[in-house]
Amino acid sequence: MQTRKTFQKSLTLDAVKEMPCHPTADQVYAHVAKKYPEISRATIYRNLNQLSETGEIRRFKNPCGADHFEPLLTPHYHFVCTKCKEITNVELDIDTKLLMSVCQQKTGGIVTEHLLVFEGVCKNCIEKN
Amino acid sequence: MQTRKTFQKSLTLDAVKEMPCHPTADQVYAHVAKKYPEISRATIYRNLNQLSETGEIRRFKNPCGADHFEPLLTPHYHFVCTKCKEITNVELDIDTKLLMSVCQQKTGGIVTEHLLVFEGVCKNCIEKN
DNA sequence: AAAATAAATAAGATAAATTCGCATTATAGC
DNA sequence: GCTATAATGCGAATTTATCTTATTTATTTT
Repeated sequence: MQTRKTFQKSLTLDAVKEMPCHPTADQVYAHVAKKYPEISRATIYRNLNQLSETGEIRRFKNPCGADHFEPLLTPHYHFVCTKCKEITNVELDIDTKLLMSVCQQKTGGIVTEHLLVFEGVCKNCIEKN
Repeated sequence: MQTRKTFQKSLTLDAVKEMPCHPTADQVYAHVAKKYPEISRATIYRNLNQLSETGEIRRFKNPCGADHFEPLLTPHYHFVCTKCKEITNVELDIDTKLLMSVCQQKTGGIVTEHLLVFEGVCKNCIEKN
């Protein structure tokens, strides 16, 4: 199946690039709908799915809520605050390729992705108490 | 809030221990409901939440679908097949305490949990093609 | 052991996040 | 420009999980 360039898809991609921090699909929708209220939520979802499949954006599968999306950045991991749900990027120097290949050997499968997420309470939320 | 021992809670805990592989809340419900059809889905969900909070069972936040539950085993990680959704345990020797403390230093927060999941195609699904 | 208390339950409503079905529209190749 | 089919819009449907409320039950107090 070939993909086509559409106005709505560009709006979706631009929104992810413009938006400061890890928007959810619904936040992307709200952002785009401000200027183009006639856009459909399903279109945003479909485009976010497609764009992350083609590698134009990155999907963060959030264990603490809805999935988030981000533009392509240098490789990093995420820290999710369980209080305020804020997501922070964390750069870590880990040989995940090695881990993936160990997992592959042990299971006999093909490992294509991995997800490493940290959870806890963020600086802001600690200071509030 | 103190927790109380109830018949339904025991059924929930026993189900997780009996069931072979990483049941979801709904699968636990179905399992228990076979013998006790009058049990409520909400009760199963509540008990699974409580039991994993008190540490009697472990919750696996599945990035590829509903959360799964498992009895307490030796520490391990998970490999999820994106085709058949099957979950395989993988034992890996990683110093995650170190990673968590690095994350803590970089973010200034308190890291209490971490999640490491591998995704791909399992042995069975490869052989089917 | 009976009464007081607070946790837990059943049942269904509700919520959040996302996808589906389908008629219609728009894009890209010829 | 015509044609095939990808993409859209809209609302319904799904999935996963929690909330509400009256009622029941387990523990604590007397």
